[in-house]
Amino acid sequence: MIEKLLEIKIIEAVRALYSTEILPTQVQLQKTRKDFDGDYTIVVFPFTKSSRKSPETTANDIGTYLVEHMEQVSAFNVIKGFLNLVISGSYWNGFYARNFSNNKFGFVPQMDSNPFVVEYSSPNTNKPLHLGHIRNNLLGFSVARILEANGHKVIRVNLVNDRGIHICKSMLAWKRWGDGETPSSSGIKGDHLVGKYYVIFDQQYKKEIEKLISLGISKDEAAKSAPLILEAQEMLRKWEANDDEIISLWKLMNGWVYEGFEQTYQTMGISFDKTYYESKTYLLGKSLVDEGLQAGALHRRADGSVWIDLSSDGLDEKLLLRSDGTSVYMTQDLGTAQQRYNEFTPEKLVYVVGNEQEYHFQVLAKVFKHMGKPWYDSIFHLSYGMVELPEGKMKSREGTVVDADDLMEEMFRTAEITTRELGKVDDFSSEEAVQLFRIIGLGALKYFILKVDPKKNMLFNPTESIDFNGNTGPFIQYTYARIQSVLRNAVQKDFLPNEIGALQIDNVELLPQEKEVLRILHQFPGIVNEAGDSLSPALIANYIYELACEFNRFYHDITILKETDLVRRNFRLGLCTFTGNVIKNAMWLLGIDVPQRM
RNA sequence: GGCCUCGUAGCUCAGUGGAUAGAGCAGCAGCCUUCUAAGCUGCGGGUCGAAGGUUCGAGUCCUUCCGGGGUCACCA
Repeated sequence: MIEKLLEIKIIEAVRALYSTEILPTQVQLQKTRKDFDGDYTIVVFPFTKSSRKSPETTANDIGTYLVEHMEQVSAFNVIKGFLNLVISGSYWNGFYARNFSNNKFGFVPQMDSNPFVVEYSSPNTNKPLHLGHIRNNLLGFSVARILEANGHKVIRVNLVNDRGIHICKSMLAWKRWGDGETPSSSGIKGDHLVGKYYVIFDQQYKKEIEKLISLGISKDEAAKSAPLILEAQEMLRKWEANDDEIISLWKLMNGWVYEGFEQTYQTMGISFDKTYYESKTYLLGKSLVDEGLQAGALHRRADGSVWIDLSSDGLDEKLLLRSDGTSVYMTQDLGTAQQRYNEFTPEKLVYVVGNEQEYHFQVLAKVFKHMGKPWYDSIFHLSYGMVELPEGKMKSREGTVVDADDLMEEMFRTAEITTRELGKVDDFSSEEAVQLFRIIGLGALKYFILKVDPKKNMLFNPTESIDFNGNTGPFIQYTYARIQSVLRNAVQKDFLPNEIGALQIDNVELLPQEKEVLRILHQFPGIVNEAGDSLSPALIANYIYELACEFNRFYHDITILKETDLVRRNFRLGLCTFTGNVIKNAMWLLGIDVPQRM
């Protein structure tokens, strides 16, 4: 890595010139901005204390030293306190020759270490997936790939919330008003069908509440005493008591939902290595609670409920077991975390969960800390922002939820219309065309969501959010397709790939457009690394956009196939291969496919 | 109310304490006889929410204030 080498040499220069030791963190190395000459820029202000000279003189001293002591640095210039270094042509040539055809460029081989367990999706089985889940799924899946590209082993896990009062609500409504309706009898996708009855429950429940209020009962009281909610609670008790009839209804309806989910995941192009079900894990936390009680980390109140006092960590007291002995959400998560730890001894337990649960995960880690589990700090909450609609937060009861299946279908339709309008698929078979619409539609959606910093809330306007021009997935896919087209034409003209591979670019002065593309390609490994450290697909997305922009400029300004100088022509073809590889791999990190033609 | 978080162009978003704050969309004006025009080039558009402070240097760090969001359940 040239950056690392520069850092070492700069420290060495300061030592030699001013007899001062500086730390690597004091070396501020950055890419030279476009409007100046050079490849890397060093900010010399921090060194002026050592040199006791003006920034300009200091920069000149160090620049001279580097040119003399590093073959890779061929020249420098100084503007104000900035030392711009020019990296030699032979370095760039070498970099190009070594990597242009390496289709693993930027990816670290898998290391032999403990895995990262990444949990994402975590749906409830009472309603279909929506826009919020889409962000969650895309983030989790992409982060998993980014970690793998950094050499980590990754286990992708899903934790399905398949039990609880909300599930019983759907079951009850179906039992009462469903008239035996099934996915096959109605043609409704299983998760949507169950979701339909969840909504029906809510409507009927509201009616009952209103009726009770009109009889003079208070709102709170009405909500608690409506017959439907009482019946749902009774159903939950029966479920916990393993009542045959309830269990088989539960199995039937959940089965429909899983089929529906599977279809959605498949369309979205995401998958898991392992799926956990809360119905199987919800009791796991209880033995941990016993353990904690015995160790004195937890305490039991007079009513039988169990609590942990986290005031020493600046948090509150937190309930871990209800007075009736049943477990709460936190208890379950304690259990599943311990289970995963036992199963995988992970390097990190990553939870892709919305930022509304930040407090929950702080507590989760602290509880383990208090219970003397040294691995508590391997719990990492990848907290992402909410997806908001123009009218505000999505509310399922108000019908403002953007459904995942609907949205993807809409994307495919839009992709088809746009693509047909542009006449892009006139010579495609209908299968090829459908395939392309899906690639483009999903590419647009995924890129739109992943390019935003995960931490931040984002706004999604269904009618105008997704464009196919500018900083979008299709723009990048288009750039890739153009590259493939050039390469196909090259083969057709007998500009053979092995000929491309054999030639290098020694003694050829690069054009600015060529150099700029090469420079951006050079950054890719560093970007992958940074994205891995910060678990941020957005860094990858922004990088690809920059690369695609620069390549399009090159493509527009400079001829490739008509270049008569063989060395130049082959170098440009190699640059196409190189850029194509990086775009494809970077898009793969986002879980986005690229088409050969579009 | 306590704690957390966000506030950058009309809109959506970038911007490891460094140079003149950038993209896309929207608007306007150009570029297809040429490797795919889902592209390229140019123009206009900013009190980086406000005020202080730290620093050679602040959109970025600290304090206060204003505004939005989240959270503080024997819900998940």
